Amino acid sequence: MNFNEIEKKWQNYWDEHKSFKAVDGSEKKPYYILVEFPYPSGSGLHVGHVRSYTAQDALARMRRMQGENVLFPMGWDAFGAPAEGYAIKNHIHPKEAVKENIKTFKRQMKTLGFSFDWDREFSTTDPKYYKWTQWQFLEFYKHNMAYKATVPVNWCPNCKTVLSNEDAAGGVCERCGTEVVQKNKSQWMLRMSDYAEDLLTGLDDTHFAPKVKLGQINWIGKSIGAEIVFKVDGYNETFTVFTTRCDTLFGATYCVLAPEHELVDIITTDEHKEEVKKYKEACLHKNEMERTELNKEKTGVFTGAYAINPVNNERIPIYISDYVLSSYGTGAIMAVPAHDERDYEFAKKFNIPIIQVLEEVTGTPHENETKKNSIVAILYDEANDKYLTINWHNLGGRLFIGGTIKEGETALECAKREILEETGYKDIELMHELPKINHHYYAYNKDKYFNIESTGFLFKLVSESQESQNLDEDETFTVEWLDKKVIAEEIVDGLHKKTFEYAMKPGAMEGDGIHINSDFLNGLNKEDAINKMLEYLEKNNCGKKKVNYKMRDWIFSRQRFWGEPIPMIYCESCGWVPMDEADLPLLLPDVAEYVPTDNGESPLAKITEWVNTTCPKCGRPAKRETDTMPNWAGSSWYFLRFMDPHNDQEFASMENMKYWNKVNWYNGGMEHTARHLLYARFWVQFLYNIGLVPNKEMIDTRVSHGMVLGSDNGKMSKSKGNVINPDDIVRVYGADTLRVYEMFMGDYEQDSPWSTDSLRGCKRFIDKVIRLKDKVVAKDEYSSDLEVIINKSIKKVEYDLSHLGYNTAVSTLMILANKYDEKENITKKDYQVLLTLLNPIAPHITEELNESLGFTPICESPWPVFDDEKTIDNEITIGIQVNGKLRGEIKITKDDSEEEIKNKALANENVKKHIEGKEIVKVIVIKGKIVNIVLK
RNA sequence: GCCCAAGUGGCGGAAUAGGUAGACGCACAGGACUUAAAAUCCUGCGGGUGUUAAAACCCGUGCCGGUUCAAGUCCGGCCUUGGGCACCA
Repeated sequence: MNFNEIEKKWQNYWDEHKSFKAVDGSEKKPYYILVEFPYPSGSGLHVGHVRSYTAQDALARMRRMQGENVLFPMGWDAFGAPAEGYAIKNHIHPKEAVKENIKTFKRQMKTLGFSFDWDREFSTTDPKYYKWTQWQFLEFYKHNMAYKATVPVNWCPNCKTVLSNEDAAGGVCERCGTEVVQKNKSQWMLRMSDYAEDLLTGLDDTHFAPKVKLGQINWIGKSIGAEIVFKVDGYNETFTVFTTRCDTLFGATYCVLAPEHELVDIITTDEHKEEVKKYKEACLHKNEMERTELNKEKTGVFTGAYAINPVNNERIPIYISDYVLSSYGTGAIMAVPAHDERDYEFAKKFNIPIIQVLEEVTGTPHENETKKNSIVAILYDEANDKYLTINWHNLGGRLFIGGTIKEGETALECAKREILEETGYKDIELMHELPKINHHYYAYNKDKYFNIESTGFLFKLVSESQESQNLDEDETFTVEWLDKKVIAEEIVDGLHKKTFEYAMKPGAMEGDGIHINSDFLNGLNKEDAINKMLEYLEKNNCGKKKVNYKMRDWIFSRQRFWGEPIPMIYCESCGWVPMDEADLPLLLPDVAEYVPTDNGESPLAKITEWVNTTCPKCGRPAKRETDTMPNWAGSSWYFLRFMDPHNDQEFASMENMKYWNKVNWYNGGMEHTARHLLYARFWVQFLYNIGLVPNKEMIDTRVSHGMVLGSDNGKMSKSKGNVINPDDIVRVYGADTLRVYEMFMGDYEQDSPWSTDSLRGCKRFIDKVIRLKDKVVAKDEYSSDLEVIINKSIKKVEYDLSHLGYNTAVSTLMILANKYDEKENITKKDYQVLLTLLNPIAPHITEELNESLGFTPICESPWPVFDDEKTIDNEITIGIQVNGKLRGEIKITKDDSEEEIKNKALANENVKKHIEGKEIVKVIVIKGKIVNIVLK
């Protein structure tokens, strides 16, 4: 019999015996393993699917054998753009294409022997399923969680269609290459931002991998700050800004409103009206991509209006700029160029004053310090890429030029003077004035403690023309030009080091320090200053503490045909009215044309007999919503449906959901760990809050897999010609070989390239397991000399299969098989345990071999139990180190005492050689691991 | 730019709590069996010094430093690659 026949035989057996049926309410311990259901694309199952399905399948099979009631379901996430695109092109109904694709996927999955409970299969496109997606939307609506809002969408003026962000990547339409514009459309929204905090704290109730949790946290993007109210000078208007740095309010030298801000048209003065109008129009033509484009130079215009800084009554100009987003915070900011990189860039461009209100502190403070102002000047020679340093040798090490500001002198004048005096260079040009630094130090020559405020300068050497130095007697130093790397190593003084850091990266100072130029905040650090400022703002009624989240409400409308129709009706007199629940599902009609309409509406809008209906409230003629739901909708709750897939009374019964409790183990791609997982958690939390699911978090553990890459280490794609079709592999090598290989190919969480050579190696392994049958002798016990390795292997495989260690599970079994192979004979029981351990990964051939020995099918047998006592070898070899270097090996038994091990180690010939004539400080014996002899 | 992950032989990768680095597999080389091929089996396989052969020794987990009896593993600083977010105030 060949492997294809064997595989078919066992696949039929499992089907007929419903071997993998999950039983609702069973006495056995429930365990729910979920793998993301696929989008059934036209290209069939990818070898990447095979990898993650095999992994979860192996876990499911093992846990069933361990006596658990495993729910391991499969279904189809079949709404969405690719099927619709295919339908448009080929003029067939997407549901036909989907039906075909599902058939292919299912056939392929069956040939791979995955132990899904096929009785629970469904597709998100089944009316019986999407009825409940629609029903749940109505629940969102009834609880005021769904609303209509006008939001900008990506619009291709050529295709006359709305594009998803993915289809509009790079600011051009993916299909025709036309520039995408922003167009406002009324869309259904879900109030997901209301759940931001719950979605954050809910993570504590899950066991997601840390990187998954982090993805969720970053996406939610919580930031704690303050809202501050600014009056507009000369108008009876105010606007509110959001800031995380209210402590820098004294450094606010201008404000910026988003171009869309409602106040813009009101406060713009006549002479700026034209410019503002032009700028706003230009912004409309940019989509989000362009507006947020990398390294884009700041743009903006002045409105002519001024705001009043509430803390010092300063008049500061109000600009508009697209670097302020209308969709985050309040759509308005106070700008503090000294301490915010973006504001700094903008202020430089528009020549707006920069006021430093926070300075970093270097050195150690001391009592009775003398205060003074000074400078640090760095001179840069561009031609040689070197910086001027002063080497004081043992008097003070290496520094830049420094000096104290004299009375009546500005810092800049002082810097120039010092350069001239100390080095003679006169032809220099200022590149940057750097942030001030607060420095504490002790001067040995004066025996005094100083606290200085130092201003840093970066100059460029224009020409080498030099006057003679003008030095004091005690100034005995040498002037040296050095490159950046040496300076980083040799300049150790805190102040000069910091100044050099600033010089290397001139711009805003965003770190912590002490406040200056800030009235009642002076001397405070960032944290204290924030608290004091909040106090002030609240007392004076011009601001308060505020938390903001990056996460926005969920835009829930798609102007597409192939999605769940949104069950809402618009009535001229009643407004938006939800459909009667009894009328669900609202079916997608059968039409011939799937192309969106010219005004960007869903193709559904063209089907007048479908659109026209009556208002459920007043009975007058009304129209249906023609937008459909996003692809994310159906996948936000499918795992609940698997718990009760045939229920036609509710989306899933509380009884079943309580029984299965949670998805214990959820595997999916890293690309879905942010959005899909967040949407699903939001959906569940909402259902929980209205009492429809038993837990606030219905997914306990989330793990993710790496991709299977082409053998060229690139993503598999038709154009590269590196695609491997699982069907071909199954035909030539068999499903078991493919499964073993995909488990063995590498770290499950890491991407791994395809290698047909390695696949052949796995085939050899399976052949070896088959050959081992010839060594089997009738005996119902383990061979005594194999007992330890068998017990070890059971333990290891069991651990690995439940900890994503699939590759090492396979290698453990290879080692075991190699061990068997060394022997003349093995017992039936030896062989059976190997087959059982391998069965989760290679289920067909192991069942077949197992049957040939006359055993009951593995899928109906228990998982072997290991004896921890018997996982320890009687005798092992350990290494002996002398001063941490390996110098020999000794054999020890498990009964050896520490003293005996020590003596054996010291008796080793080579070790003796190394310790000869030296004093032994101590001997470290780590039982079962190593001995280290430390010498003096 | 920010955040995250990774960097180990010719290759995929292993080392579960700091304890003999390179398990297991691939590729390669040599040999056995065979008329031959396939399959299978045996041997070798990080670099170097050394030796008839051994033994033994030195170097070695991206780079530089540190902690430790002991570092692929921990700490600090860099470099490179991959991924996510991206003007979020």
